Amino acid sequence: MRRSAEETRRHILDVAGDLFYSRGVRAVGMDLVIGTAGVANATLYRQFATKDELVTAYLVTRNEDWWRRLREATAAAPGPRARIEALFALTRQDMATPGYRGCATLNVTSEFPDEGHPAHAAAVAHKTEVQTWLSEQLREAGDANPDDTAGKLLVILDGAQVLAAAMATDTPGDHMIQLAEQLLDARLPAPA
Amino acid sequence: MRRSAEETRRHILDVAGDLFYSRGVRAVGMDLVIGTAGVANATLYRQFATKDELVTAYLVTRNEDWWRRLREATAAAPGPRARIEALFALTRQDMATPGYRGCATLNVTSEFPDEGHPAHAAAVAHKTEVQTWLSEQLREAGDANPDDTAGKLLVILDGAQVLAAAMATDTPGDHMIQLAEQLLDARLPAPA
DNA sequence: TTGACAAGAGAGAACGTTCCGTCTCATTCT
DNA sequence: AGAATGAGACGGAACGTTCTCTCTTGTCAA
Repeated sequence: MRRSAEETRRHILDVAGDLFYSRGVRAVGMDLVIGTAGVANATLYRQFATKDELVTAYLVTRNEDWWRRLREATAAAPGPRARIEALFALTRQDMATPGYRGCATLNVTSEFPDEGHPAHAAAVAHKTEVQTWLSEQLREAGDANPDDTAGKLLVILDGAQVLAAAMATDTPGDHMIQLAEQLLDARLPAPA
Repeated sequence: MRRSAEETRRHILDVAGDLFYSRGVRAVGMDLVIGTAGVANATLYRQFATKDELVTAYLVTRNEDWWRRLREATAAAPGPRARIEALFALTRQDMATPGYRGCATLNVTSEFPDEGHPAHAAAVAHKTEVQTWLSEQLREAGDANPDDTAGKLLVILDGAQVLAAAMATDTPGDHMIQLAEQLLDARLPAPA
């Protein structure tokens, strides 16, 4: 079968992403990616010069996908609080999906603690963007201290994800929703 | 220099533990452990038959140490709520330590997602024990639904740890303390 | 007190495997 | 014709692990 270069790249990225996410990046060798993708060795290396590059691309595209999914999930939300709630609902839904292994971004920071690693940098950048997004929504919703609340929401969000992945349960998801709602109630003024 | 077998074992475990924790388990090879410990190859393998065994021993002893530290930190606590607060204070303190890399247990579950792996099992067991401990304290403190509160406290605790490690900040520590206090205030009856 | 002995430590070679990455070459599609 | 692909050999390094061999040390019988 013949694919365009772009299709090939995307296909490899999909396959590699699934493997990296489910088994862990370091546990997956390039040979496995190549074999699973059904692609020639040289084909992969033409698209991604090194494994680090592939890993970074995996995280970046995954985060892009996540933003797209968030945009869709928040499209119908009437206001900032509803958008935040949509984010949590989306995460809650992910956690109930079989094969859930937590936040890919956090897993990468755990596997690549070296701050100089490009994948680590991409992970940190993503988390920062999410926090900024939360803070903006909170400000718009009338929070007097949006940065503080955003940080706390992120603690709740990530804590539930890690726990759900580690314990293979989704009860942390329920706890997450309740904690977030409680925090929003305490911080946000009642809608007019 | 000559050491007893027990001393050697402990020494290897200390060295391996530092390396595993700071760089990640999979990123550290046995040669590095052997070299850093200044020990002969055969000496290590006489104490730990495989790397998996070493990793599992690392996690188990680390968790034992953690319980010991918790016991010390809670020794002077006048009641169950103070004991819980001591746990959070201890974690808060760890997070401010240079070289902090998050919860070793969670890092292991992230690096070894395979549920059959003994280190993974040890990690899950530890998290379960902590949750049970929290639940017991809460029940003693008069919480009407201690399991639920314990689950939420764990979400807060682990979320802050992961975030602090990923972002190399300790502000999640402050958020953690505040969230925990707020939750305890809401759940626990005022002391008589 | 001496001396033999077992246990364990040290040094390091070597094994087979896996890893990442390079390369060649025939084939296939446009 | 030309560019990209599949198949796969290949190299060098790192991996986990086994092995041999020497040397030190503590123990215990003679």
